[in-house]
Amino acid sequence: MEREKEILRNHIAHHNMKQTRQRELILETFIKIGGHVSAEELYHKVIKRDPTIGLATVYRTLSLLCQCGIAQQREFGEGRTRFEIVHEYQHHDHLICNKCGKIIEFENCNIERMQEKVAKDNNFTIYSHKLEIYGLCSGCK
Amino acid sequence: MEREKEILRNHIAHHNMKQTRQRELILETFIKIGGHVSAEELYHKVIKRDPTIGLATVYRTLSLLCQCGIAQQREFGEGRTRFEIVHEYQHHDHLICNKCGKIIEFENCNIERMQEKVAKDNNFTIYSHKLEIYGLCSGCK
DNA sequence: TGTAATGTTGAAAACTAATATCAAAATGCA
DNA sequence: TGCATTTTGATATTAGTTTTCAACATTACA
Repeated sequence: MEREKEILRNHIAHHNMKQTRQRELILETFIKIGGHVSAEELYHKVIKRDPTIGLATVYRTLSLLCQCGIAQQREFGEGRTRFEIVHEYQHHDHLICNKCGKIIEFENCNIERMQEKVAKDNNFTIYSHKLEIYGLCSGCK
Repeated sequence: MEREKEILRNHIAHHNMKQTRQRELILETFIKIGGHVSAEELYHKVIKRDPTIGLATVYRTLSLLCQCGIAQQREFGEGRTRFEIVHEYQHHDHLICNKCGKIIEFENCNIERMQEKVAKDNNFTIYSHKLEIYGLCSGCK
């Protein structure tokens, strides 16, 4: 949490923006919730702590968090955007159940290594990636 | 193209649907264009050949093509859905340039094999997957 | 510490992609 | 051909997201 607050403070200082109560609260709440959260969901958690905060500010702050690399957008084909924390060292991907919608996270360095090879072959520099595997989870077979 | 027409005809026959001029034209145009097309883009190509066709029908037909496995939805974070042809044997993934938006397709069986291992470890059955690598292409470095 | 300049906010309006509605038209079976 | 049923195009509607704008908060500086 402290790392993310630091990143945000830094980003704000270097882009003549202003530190606000709202931004801090939204960041805190976003990190506390964890997982894959939509703007609407985050908004509902946020207004429990401060009912005066508007939905637009949640959208704006999420966009800001993406800009400074704290959060990342994801779309799982539901017609709405979800956001999740970007962790410093580890990267994870997703198994998504088509039946119950469950999302299982996994890590696999071999896949990452293979991606780097593909990128090199194409003279491409990787910033980030998203891998989603769709199918049936153990409970839904 | 013939393979896809056959699949569609088959699907229609088995779901007491009706073969129509519009569906045939939209499928033809979709395949001719190739690549990653949005409903709006496809619509504009389609009305060049038949100006009476409505946007809603394009949406409906794309949805139908996804149902019978001819097309697949993809979201590249632009806030709109894109559609692409599903090829019979090969599967490809994407390198997406953050700067110029260029999309490079690639295939890599090793990554696919690695995914199968992950799925097995999680007792998960794969139906499909999407891998997108974001960064800078050779021309934008 | 007060003040001015500038950035940020909340509420509401606007926008956009996608879906639903519905009467008219097309399809295909008998 | 006649008829039940599906499909269509135009339009309205929905839902997520972004924009607008006046009021407000923050920061730098005197």
